[in-house]
Amino acid sequence: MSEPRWLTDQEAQLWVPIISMMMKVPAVLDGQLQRDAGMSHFDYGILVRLSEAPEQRLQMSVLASLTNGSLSRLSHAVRKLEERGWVARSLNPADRRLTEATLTTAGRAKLEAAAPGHVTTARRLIIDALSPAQLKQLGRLADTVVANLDASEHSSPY
Amino acid sequence: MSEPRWLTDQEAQLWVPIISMMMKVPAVLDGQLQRDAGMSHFDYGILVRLSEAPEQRLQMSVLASLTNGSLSRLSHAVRKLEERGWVARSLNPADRRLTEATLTTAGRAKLEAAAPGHVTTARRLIIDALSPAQLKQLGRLADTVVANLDASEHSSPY
DNA sequence: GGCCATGATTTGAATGTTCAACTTAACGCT
DNA sequence: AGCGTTAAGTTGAACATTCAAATCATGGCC
Repeated sequence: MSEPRWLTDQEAQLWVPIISMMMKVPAVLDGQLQRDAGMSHFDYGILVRLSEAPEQRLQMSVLASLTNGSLSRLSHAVRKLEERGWVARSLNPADRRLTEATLTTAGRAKLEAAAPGHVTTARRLIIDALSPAQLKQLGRLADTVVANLDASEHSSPY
Repeated sequence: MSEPRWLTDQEAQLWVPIISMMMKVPAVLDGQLQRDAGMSHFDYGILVRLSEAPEQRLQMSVLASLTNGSLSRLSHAVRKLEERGWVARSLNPADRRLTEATLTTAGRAKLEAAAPGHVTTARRLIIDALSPAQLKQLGRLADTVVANLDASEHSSPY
């Protein structure tokens, strides 16, 4: 890699808070859930996605992409959640390569217990920290960034 | 915690990409640096901050807050960087409780070698993925979020 | 000056994450 | 049917991160 297009002063000044936000917000969300519910933000995301799925059941690789994690990370995390009785795993009988995770009754109860604290933190950090218009802006910008990221992962211009 | 103010549908729909962005972007930056330079994004941040400091030297706790990490995390990371010869640590003679980290010549060289790939990735993920106006918007929103976060950490409304 | 509280940093153990290797199952080809 | 290929998921080992406890220096107070 030879000389890239370096950041302008202005770009560099914008970059710093953007990265700070991306490092700090997840850290705070993690801390709150860890303290108050004994689970990570990633674990919480797993439970949420399962709770929203038809029959509270999702295939591991689908769940991995919904939670923005690697399959390996998910597999380890789900094993722990299973040990705690919040999730169960079973093989799909039609194609026994596929593993499906389901939310147990205890898992749903745990999620419902953890949700209020998480929502409160989400409001405090972001949602209520911005005006409705700003929140919409941030959401749209995030959409753009995520879409571009997914696109550029596989068809990168190099 | 009783019933909080739940997210509206619209808020929930905005929340998802916001969190996805915050989980994915650092993961990609980490991956690129790990592959191409054998260091984490956090390590890279340490080297950058040191390189910008007067005399390339910063006190550990100052460096910790500049890099958005805990002192413990920083201490472990700097030990590894020191083992690799990119950073050196010394006690401040005036107050020997304070440790100062400096960038070595080898560390500066390593940073200069890693920078082009990182900048290219930063452009691809965010900076060139948005229009200049959008980038400015995102930077300002991030500023607001980070400022609010710092403020609400210590004087939370509960 | 000795003592105690405080602050900065480090350390070690427990826990979480990544990476590459392994297992298992289905599919297509002959 | 047998074989090789591909895909899904798991596993173990290496590495990173967190958390609480330990270390060590300073400053204030008697």
